[in-house]
Amino acid sequence: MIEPIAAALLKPGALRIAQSDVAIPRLFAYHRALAQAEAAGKTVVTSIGLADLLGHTISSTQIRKDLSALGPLGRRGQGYAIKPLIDQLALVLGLERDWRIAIAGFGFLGHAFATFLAAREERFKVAAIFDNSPSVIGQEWQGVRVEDAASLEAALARVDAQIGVIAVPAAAAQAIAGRLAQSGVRALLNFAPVSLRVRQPVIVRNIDLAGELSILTHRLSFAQGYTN
Amino acid sequence: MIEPIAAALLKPGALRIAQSDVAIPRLFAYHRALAQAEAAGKTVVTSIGLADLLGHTISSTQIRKDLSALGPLGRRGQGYAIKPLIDQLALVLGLERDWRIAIAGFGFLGHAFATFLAAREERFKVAAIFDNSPSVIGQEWQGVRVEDAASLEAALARVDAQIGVIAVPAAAAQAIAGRLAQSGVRALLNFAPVSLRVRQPVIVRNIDLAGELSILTHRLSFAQGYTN
DNA sequence: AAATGTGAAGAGGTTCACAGCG
DNA sequence: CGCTGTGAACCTCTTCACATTT
Repeated sequence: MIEPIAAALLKPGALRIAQSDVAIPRLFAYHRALAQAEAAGKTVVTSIGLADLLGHTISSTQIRKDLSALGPLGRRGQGYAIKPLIDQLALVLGLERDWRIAIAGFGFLGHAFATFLAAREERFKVAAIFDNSPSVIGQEWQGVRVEDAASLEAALARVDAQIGVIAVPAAAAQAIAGRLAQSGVRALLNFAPVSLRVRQPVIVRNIDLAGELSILTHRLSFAQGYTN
Repeated sequence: MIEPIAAALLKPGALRIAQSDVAIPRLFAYHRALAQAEAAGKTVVTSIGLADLLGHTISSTQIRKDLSALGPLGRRGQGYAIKPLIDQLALVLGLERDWRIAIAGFGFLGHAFATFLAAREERFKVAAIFDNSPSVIGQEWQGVRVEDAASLEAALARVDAQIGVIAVPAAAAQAIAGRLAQSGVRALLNFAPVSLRVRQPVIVRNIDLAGELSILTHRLSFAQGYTN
């Protein structure tokens, strides 16, 4: 089950937790870059140094604003100690616990997502995989059996996943989303190009691959500047 | 090669072309919804009706603002004629021409992307596929042969792709990006969690799957509201 | 001297409220 | 009267500039 507001776990001063959806991926990028820096033996970093590590995609000012919102982590004139910074970021990002993920749709996209999770993010466990194609049901993927989507409710009653990934065709997305939500899943990552309507209080995040492509084709057609 | 500014192709009045990166995916969603509505036999739609079709993810005011920037497409008191609206959206989105896409990395993610393109977006042609694994090189995917990444330059000289998709491991992403850009690719969709540095004027768009997931875990941990 | 932390200014995008037209 | 089109208000996020601390 989901933990309650974890404010009690936060370090003193880190009360301004609610970060906006734009800020969170930045914090995640800091976490990733700092973990690498730490693995390389570094123990301290400045906001400018971190901007360097990030390829100057984010300004040092922005980094300081983001980090100062997490609590008193820096030392003026010195920079930030990496270790406590990583810990605090992990806490705010919700990475200090494991998450169980249910993947609905085990075509190439579902498969890609599962593989990606297994390879890179060890706090995310693929707890259940569903598909409705007889040729896929029964397959094993890293010890997880692909189950018939028809028995989704029964399977989720066993494994209790918090996050669902919707990698089914658009026409099937809404129905699956509703059933996942009904079965206790509290957050959905949706790859289908439809806006999901869910009755339960569920966090939905859409990834629209075609939409991303359209940004490129638009800018290529009316090429005004080249950045990212 | 890339077309020059296509302003001459635009209907009279549609001079305010440069849409922001937030607006373009909205326009794309309109295009998708309108195409469905047209297929269902509708010929006219109001901003409120379109908002309905989109599941109220976007307000009718926002829709009117977006559409009015494309030119004089609406009729007060009546709504918008669907056909010209679709045409104009396609034009602004760069969807009136075909695009050739090179996919670098044909693991599950590259495979998923290719399949997704083939299934849903017929204006996007998979023109080349590269990988460096001997077990993948030489495979055929819908008539496209997976080529050795080592011969990327030679292959791209033949097919002239405008868009590159980077679906290789993070460690290999930068090098591949540079070679794609050097070979004439003008836009990159990057799935690797690194910020690409490219010398040529290239449009880069990053999709950070882990970052998206982190939004969910953050909000689940400090569950403040459930929207979207 | 060096780097953080932050109020204030700025930029960008969305919503409001209503004028304008068919 | 209905629905578009749009200036103004509003809100959110980013950048600037500098006071503050080690």
